[in-house]
Amino acid sequence: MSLKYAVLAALLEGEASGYELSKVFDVSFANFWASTPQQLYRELERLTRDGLVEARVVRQERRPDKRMFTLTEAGREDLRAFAAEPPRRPTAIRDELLIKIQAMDDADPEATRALVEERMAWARGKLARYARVRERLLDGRSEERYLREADRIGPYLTLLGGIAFEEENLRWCERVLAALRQRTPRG
Amino acid sequence: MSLKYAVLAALLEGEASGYELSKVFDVSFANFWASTPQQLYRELERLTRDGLVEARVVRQERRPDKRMFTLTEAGREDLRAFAAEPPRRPTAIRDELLIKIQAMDDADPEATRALVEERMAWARGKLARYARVRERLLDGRSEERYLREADRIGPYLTLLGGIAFEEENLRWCERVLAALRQRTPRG
DNA sequence: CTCCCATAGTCAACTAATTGAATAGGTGCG
DNA sequence: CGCACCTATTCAATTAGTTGACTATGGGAG
Repeated sequence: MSLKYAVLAALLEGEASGYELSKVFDVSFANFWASTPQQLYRELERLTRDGLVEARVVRQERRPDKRMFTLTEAGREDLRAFAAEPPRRPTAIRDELLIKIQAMDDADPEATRALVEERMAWARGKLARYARVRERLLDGRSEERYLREADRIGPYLTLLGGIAFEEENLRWCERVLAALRQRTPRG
Repeated sequence: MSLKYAVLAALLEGEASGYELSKVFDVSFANFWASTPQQLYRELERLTRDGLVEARVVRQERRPDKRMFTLTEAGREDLRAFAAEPPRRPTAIRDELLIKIQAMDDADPEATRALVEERMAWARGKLARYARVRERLLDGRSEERYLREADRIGPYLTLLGGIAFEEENLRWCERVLAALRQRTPRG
């Protein structure tokens, strides 16, 4: 699967530990490739075995040891080849809330409303985190300047995708709430 | 997993064969729960065994026999309970193109451009199919009237979500193309 | 007349993902 | 002082998902 390439792409930003990668996959990468720490550690194992990344153990004073991973030239090459060919599989989404919305009836509109509100809170939290990541990337520069001058614009573009996605999500939630209100004007 | 509930939700629309379900999961459901025909057939097997759906064999003249599946009362009840509780797992997205964008460098902007164009064509195709599904659902009524009067509005709301998602996708692609153009003005 | 596509599935082998717990020191809060 | 949370992983068991081929029949294109 392409978790492999997602990990390699994350390591383009520089050396990282499994733990750090799991943070990245929880924030910016979450938006296009979901995965758990366990998956990452397994994948890193495999990538090391295949010579696409290199690990070095860093001994720490007040914390557990960690392994820091770096891309090898072979890993960089493999990723480059991947990035140039068309996707093999179409975008897959798994969103439980949408199943619930699909299945809802007029029996319990309050429950549905609560679920949608929860999603909105979650989306707002994500947008706040994305905003921080964006500030860090831009580092004072304007977007226009960044896109012209930055070394690599990929991370910024995927971040914009994440932001747009969550904003759209929020707008959709508003519409759902409006539709629910129309049905049960006195809830 | 909730493929189970996705299938039950699909059967709320009425009796269907595995084959028909696989069509539904290729168009409207694709937008929030991806799955292949093989998965569906296995899931239907399981649901039948657990008494949540019922199957009847329909013999056909000029086609292979098929099994038509219906929700049982137990299945309906199970789905109802599912629809009222909060999602267990966060939304998961798997989008290879975004990995490629994340990883892209300035070495081959033409390749990236081609991938984005491909995605746009795909999104436009999806929007066209969604528009047809929408027409069929509305069946001449205005959206407002539909949302007030229709028996179940869930399928319409998830469809709106799919449409909004693809439109946003298209806008994002435009932005990516613009950024690429800025970097290589004479491509 | 042949080949491909649509219908309507099934089977087997494999790979990937999820769940839940375990390890182990440090830090912060009341 | 105890509990929860952060760092930083690892393990085992189970479940889910993917890939590719196989069975059948009919219809339409060339």
